[in-house]
This record gives sequence, structure tokens and C-alpha cells, in this order.
Amino acid sequence: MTVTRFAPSPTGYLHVGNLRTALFNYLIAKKAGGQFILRLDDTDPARSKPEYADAIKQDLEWLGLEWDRVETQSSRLDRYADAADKLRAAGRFYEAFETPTELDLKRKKQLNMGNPPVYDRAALDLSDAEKDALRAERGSGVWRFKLDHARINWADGILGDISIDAASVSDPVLIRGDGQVLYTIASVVDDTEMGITHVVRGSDHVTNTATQIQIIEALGGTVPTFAHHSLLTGPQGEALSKRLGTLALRDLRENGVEPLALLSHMARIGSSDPVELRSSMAELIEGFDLSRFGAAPTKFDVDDLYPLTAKHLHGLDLSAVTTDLEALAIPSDLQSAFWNVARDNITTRKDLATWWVLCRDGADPVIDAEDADFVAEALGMLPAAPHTDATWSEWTSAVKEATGRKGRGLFMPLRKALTGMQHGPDMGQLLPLLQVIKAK
RNA sequence: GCUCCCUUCGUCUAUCGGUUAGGACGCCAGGUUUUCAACCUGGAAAGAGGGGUUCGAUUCCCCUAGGGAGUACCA
Repeated sequence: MTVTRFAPSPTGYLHVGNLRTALFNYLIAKKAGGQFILRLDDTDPARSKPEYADAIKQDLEWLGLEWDRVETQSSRLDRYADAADKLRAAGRFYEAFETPTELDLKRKKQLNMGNPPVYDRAALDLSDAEKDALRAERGSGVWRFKLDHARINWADGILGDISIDAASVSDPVLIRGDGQVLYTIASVVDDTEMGITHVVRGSDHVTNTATQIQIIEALGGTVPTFAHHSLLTGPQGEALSKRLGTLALRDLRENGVEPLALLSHMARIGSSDPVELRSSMAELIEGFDLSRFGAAPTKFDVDDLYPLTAKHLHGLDLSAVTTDLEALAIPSDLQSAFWNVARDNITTRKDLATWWVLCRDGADPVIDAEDADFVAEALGMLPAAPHTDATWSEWTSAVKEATGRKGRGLFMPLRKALTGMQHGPDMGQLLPLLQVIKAK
């Protein structure tokens, strides 16, 4: 069975980049009839916060990305300790005592000499006595995984055949000096023990994947299928990480982006499939194909979300927006007519308020000097409320008769006088909803 | 610096050596609506640069330039 996971650390809010990873894993699992696991990578007690874990769940729920199971790494610490023992027994684990400053110095030296900044494995030469001395002096060291210096190859689901020389990578630290288990091993242990079959993550993880493959093998686990999707960049190709602050899922929700619009966009950008609005998650699942994604960085522009949001809204019927209409205190007998009028003229649900305020309170008229007499004459002919669907057409016909004006010259001044704007809903339908006409 | 990935219309991309270089979003125009939006139709718009290989390169190879990522006792 296909089992995937989304593994955020609860150290902040989810943003569009995270969503892409989550969505890919979700869609793959669902398309295969498999399982999608939400795994909270909270091994860092200093930065992980329960509030963030809750926020992550809320954001996923908002989008309808339901997980079959939730796991937390902080409750699996004993598993990681077991794995560490296993690595020690296999002779693939060694303790190193360099301080961060010393490591930094080593790296700088290597860089100066034009060499890759790879850990020199000095700790491997330490005798037991030397280790005891260092431990007494500096406390416990870090535990590094001893990489096998060979090329590491895998067939990536998106990038194709990848080959990385293990010698160009430092032996990864798996356990910190203070005993804290690090992502690299926790993730590997979970992936193998939870039966993860497909790992889809950002391409910022490709080097991790290389080392993790060796760790999985050393642990005797089965290497899952890996796929690394490209990272999102801003509209100008700039790194998105700098603007991620404004791209939190909750902010998008706050700005009125519709879940299906977001989902439709995120599930397709970067692929050869057209980005178009899908009407359901099922449709998204059906059409998803990882092999259609390219390896090039993908530009993401928030503005692209709004046309899709508008389109989604345009297809909604009254029942889907009654909550919004109620929130605006729109009388129930007016709701249907109002939705019909406003529907095609909104980008987000928030725009509903603008139109309702216009209907309820009227608008400050905009009357050009050359139209002043015309508008005054026309308004004099406007029958008293209540107006019906026929009022506008009857009225404007009469005005046309009386003034000789027609087409745009006839309608635009009236639209501007009544609504204060030169664009908006169908006037014939809008007029009966206008509770106040300030121009009169 | 080193390692990995990438480079086709504004954007996301198709093309497994020979195409009028296709589609989608956006944009523009026209139509429809006696006005706006929506909708329909049409249009403009592209293979980073330089070398090769080849009868023929967007496509294969090399170089340069540019972009992204990694190079943590973060994830």
C-alpha cells in the first residue's frame, strides 16, 4: 500500500511552500488508495510549540487535507535511541568533540584552500583515553554517522537519476552534544517504521536524501521512493523564503482566497498540466501526476490565486454563501436577488460587503458637469420605490425618449449617479436592491 | 569555493533531430449584454549566449552567463 507523510515542524505557520509538499503527498496517497500521515517533527523542544501544531492542523483542515493518522516525534524518542544503538553496534556511529567554533575554523581553512568544507573525521583517530579526556573536559560529544565513501544513486521521481558522491558530504551529526536527536535520523526511523513508501519533499533535501539512504541501509530498512520537487520562487525568480512571511496559509485565508482555488493552483503549477479551477478534491486527485512536474524552480505569484478564487465564487449557488450573507445582516428576502447581482462582480467573499453597503446605504453620486442636467432630469422621472426588475428598463426607455440619449451615453451617467462607480452589477437587477438613492 | 538541479511566449509548460514551436493562465481586441462584470471568439507573445556533432538542432555534447538549492550540534 502507498503510504506518504507530511512532516512539518511545529515551529511556525504553514506557508504555500509547505502546502505544495503536503498536497503532493496527499494526492499521491489518495490517488493510490493509500494512507496519508501527518507527522509533527517536534524533536526540538526549544522551538516547537503546541500552538503551531494546532495551527498546522487547522490550516490542513481548512483545505480539506485530511490525514489518516497523526504522529509526533517527541513521543518516539526511545525508537531513535534504539536506532542509534544499532548504528553504534554496526560501527557506523562515532563521537566527535569539536566545538562549533573549531568546526567553523576548519571549514574556513578548507574553503581558503579551495577544498569542499567536509568534516575531516579527525574524531575517528581518537583513542579511548583521548575520548575520555575530551568528555571530561567538554562533556558529551556529538554522534556522527560514518558515511561510506561511494557514490549514492537513486531514481528520483521528479529529478530523474541522481548521483551524489558521499565524499563531498560531511558525516551527518545525528545526535547533538546535549543528547537531542536530530531530524536526519528521526525522519529515517519514522519513515521506515511507519512504512512510508513514497517520500516527496522539496529539492532542498536532496543532499539529505543521499545520506539518509545510507542510514536506512545501515539500519536494514527499505529505501522508499524519493521525489524532490522544485522550490517556489517569487514572481521575479527571487528566493521565496524572504517573502514567506506574507504567504502563510492563514493570511491567504484571511485575504479571501478560496481553498479550491489555492489547491487547484498548487497542485498544478510547475507541471505541464494547465492550471485551471477544479471543482473538487476528487478531481484534483484524479488528474494528479508527479511525472509531469519539472525540475526547474517554479515561480509563484499570489495574484494568480485571485482569478481562480473569483471563478470559484462565480460558480457557487446561494446555499454556499448564506453564512456570508447572514453575517452581513442581509434580510433573507433579499439574499437570493443580492447574490445573483453580486456573484459575478466579486473576487473574494469580502467584496460582498462592498456591494451590500452600496445597496443598504446608497452611494455618493458621481456626476460629471456635462451630465448634470441630464442626470437631474432623469432622476426626476425615476418612479418611487419599490422598484422591480422592470423598473430600470422602463425608466431608461422613458429617459431615452425624453432626452434622446442612448447607449453608453445614456447608461453610464446613470450608473455613476446611482452607484458612484463606472462598473458593477447589472443595473436592472441592482436597482430594486438599492435601498437608498443619494442622488435623488 | 565545492556539490546537486535548472534555463522555450509575461507566467506554468509541450516538443522523446525535420513542427506554421502546441496548450493553459494572464494580457489585448472584437462579439454579446441598449451600461459594467461574467461569458464567447480572435490576437499579440518564446527555446539565455557561444562553440561543436549532424544533411538538418529548441531537441545531443562542451563552454560561458544567469537562476535555485545544499554545504548546521535547523528542519
